[in-house]
Amino acid sequence: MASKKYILEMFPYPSGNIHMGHVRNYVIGDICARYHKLKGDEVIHPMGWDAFGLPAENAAIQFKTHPQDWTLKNIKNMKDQLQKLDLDLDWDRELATCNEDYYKHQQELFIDLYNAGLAYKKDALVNWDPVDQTVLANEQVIDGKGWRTGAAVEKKNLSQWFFKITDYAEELLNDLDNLELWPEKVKTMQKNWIGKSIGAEIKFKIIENDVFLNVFTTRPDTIYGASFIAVSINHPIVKKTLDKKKIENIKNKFSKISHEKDKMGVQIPIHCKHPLMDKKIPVFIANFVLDNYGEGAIFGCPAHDERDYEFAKKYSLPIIKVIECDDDALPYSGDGVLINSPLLNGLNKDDAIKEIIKIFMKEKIGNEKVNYKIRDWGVSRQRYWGCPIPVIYYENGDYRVLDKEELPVILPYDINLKGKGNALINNDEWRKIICQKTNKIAYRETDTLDTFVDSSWYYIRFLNNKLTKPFRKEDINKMLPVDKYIGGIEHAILHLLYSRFFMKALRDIHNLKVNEPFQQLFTQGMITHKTYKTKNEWIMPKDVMLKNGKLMRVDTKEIVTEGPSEKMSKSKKNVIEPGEILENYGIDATRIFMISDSPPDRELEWTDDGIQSSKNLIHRIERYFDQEKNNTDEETERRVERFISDIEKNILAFSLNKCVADIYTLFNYLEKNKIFLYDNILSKKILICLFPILPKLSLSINRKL
RNA sequence: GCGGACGUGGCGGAACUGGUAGACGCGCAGCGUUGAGGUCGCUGUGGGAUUAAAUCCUGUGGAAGUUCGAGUCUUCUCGUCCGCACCA
Repeated sequence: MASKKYILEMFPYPSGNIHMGHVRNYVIGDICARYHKLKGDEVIHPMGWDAFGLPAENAAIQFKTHPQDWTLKNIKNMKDQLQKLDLDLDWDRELATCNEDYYKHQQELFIDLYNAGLAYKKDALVNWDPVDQTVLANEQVIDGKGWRTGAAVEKKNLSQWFFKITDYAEELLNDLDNLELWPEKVKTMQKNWIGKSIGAEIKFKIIENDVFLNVFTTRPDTIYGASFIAVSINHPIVKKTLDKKKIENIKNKFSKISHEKDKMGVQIPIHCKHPLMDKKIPVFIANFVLDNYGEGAIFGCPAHDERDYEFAKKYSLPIIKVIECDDDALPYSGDGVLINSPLLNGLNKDDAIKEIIKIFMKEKIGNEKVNYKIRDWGVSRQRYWGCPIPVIYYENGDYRVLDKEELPVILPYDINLKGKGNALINNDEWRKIICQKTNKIAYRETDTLDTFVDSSWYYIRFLNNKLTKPFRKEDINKMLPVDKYIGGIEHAILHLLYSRFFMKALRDIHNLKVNEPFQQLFTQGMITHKTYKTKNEWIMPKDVMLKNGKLMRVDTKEIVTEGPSEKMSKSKKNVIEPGEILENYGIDATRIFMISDSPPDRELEWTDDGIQSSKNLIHRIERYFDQEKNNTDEETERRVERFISDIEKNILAFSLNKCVADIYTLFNYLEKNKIFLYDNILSKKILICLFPILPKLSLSINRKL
């Protein structure tokens, strides 16, 4: 039964050269695609280039070239390299995100999102990468550091464009359950990132000025144990209460804390009224309250929360037990019977939560609330080499999102990249325009879109890369979702979450029938290699030789120590160049080694023995088909039939290492029993099975027979 | 701390719904071909007992359980890797 199969590997960033990770990725996908083509399926197997992004700008400055020239040259080079891998790709679908013919459609999608209320501009405290001189999305900040530069991220208040991914938080979370062919690990990571929690929002009245302070909690049942309120240093109430200098002082104090988890707080001169009791509660600025979660404010219940407990101990605040437990069990955050809580006494935790929310609603002091960790996706980047955002600003500060008829906004080629920051700001020739609608002077938006926007819909553009609009509805409904998407796990949150959001947003805007972009996700493992080091530096494996049982450096004869197998990386120099391997071992051996040894989703250790034995297998198969034909028997037929079904089963299950074992098993049997098939019909069957894995070998033998 | 994955020879890894554990490969050992090496061919290779064969014992991190039967199922426990982490 023929059907459509959309096989996709994550498209590469054109950094200059293909590396072994690409080779593994694309060989896995290629085997899949070739298999389905053999089965008569309508296969889409495209390739393109994730071509915008900062490395091009940095390289342009370093090598005195232009980001576009550098990128296009790299694309050409890498395309040559890819074509040497015998990949069956639909090159007529090729696209590069830096081409006008791609990004102009993206500008249209931006307008769609804007019109649907899913793109908006706001002042926000954003993550600023001081090295790359640009804003980063929350997803791009890892351990407080920029994902590319590793530089400590600063907080900056800037006016920025956002995509309203939070509108889809619930659906993005729920639909994970339907993605049965995604790795559990990736789904869990997305689940955690979305971070849904159910609780209550409570309004605390500030006694001094009759304003209300909103607080989010998952434990409203412990409200009678509240003995302080704590807010983040960036909470609006702080600005209203303290002057700038004092705020700066506190910020400084907080930043000087030695242990990250130590608690520190400063009481401010306001108090809240307890919503259910006649009680004054002090308000603190506390270092452990996050400004980007919930309301940026909490009520502290020291008896039943570890952090609140620690804080209360340090500042001698009352610890009021409201859930029955031993005193030495404090802080106790488990379930139990409510005490010291007039309206809740005797209830357990869950019932108390339900009851107290009812009371809050009745008294109009709070309500049930679902809170998500995920924030809206900040897409503005203060960089030149990206998709221009189709927006103009008037001299009075107003802005207008352009109409589709006014597109494209073309990124200017002439640019001076020498200064710091975004070069577009200084390019008045491009920036300053006369607004077609108002005839007023206007300035173009100089921020460009995050490159993750580019990669959020490229799988859609592949369906028809020549269309004068971004896509055709029928194509999407017919060809999406992608059946098998293969790539590295490093995109578990970023790219894969953004793409899911994009698909859903476009579905709602254009009334599409597709909910998810990628039906099956397969995350391939890294390639590792032993590391080698002389006294002072890492050296490449090819510069190491073994002499008298000792490892030494080929040119200087220095003693070399061998380290454990680690992910191939330029810094540790434990890389193997695909070009050299292809030259020395050939495409067939390279392909088969990529899938030998380890299952494709696990690490693959590169070894010289491994690639050599792959080469030996290729020679062995060639030699086998040189032998003169003799008689076969039924057992041989059975063996070949089993081989066929095993290969099919294992390709479909991505158990490609088992395919290699199947090949060995078959040839072991044939050679051991001296059964030579030559041009027997069974040979054809075997060669067809070998074709997806070893296309070149299979074809060349077939020609000979 | 929370969550996920996993634990099988010297190594990478097989074992479909419980049914001969270790397929297949690497490595290693012996022999042969070649004779500089690599390639190539044959044999052996979980551990232990036995001169050897036959044979026996033991064996999937550990402990207990279900079962005629457990690498596989259940409970507990130990360990490794990964992700998130002051998330109220």
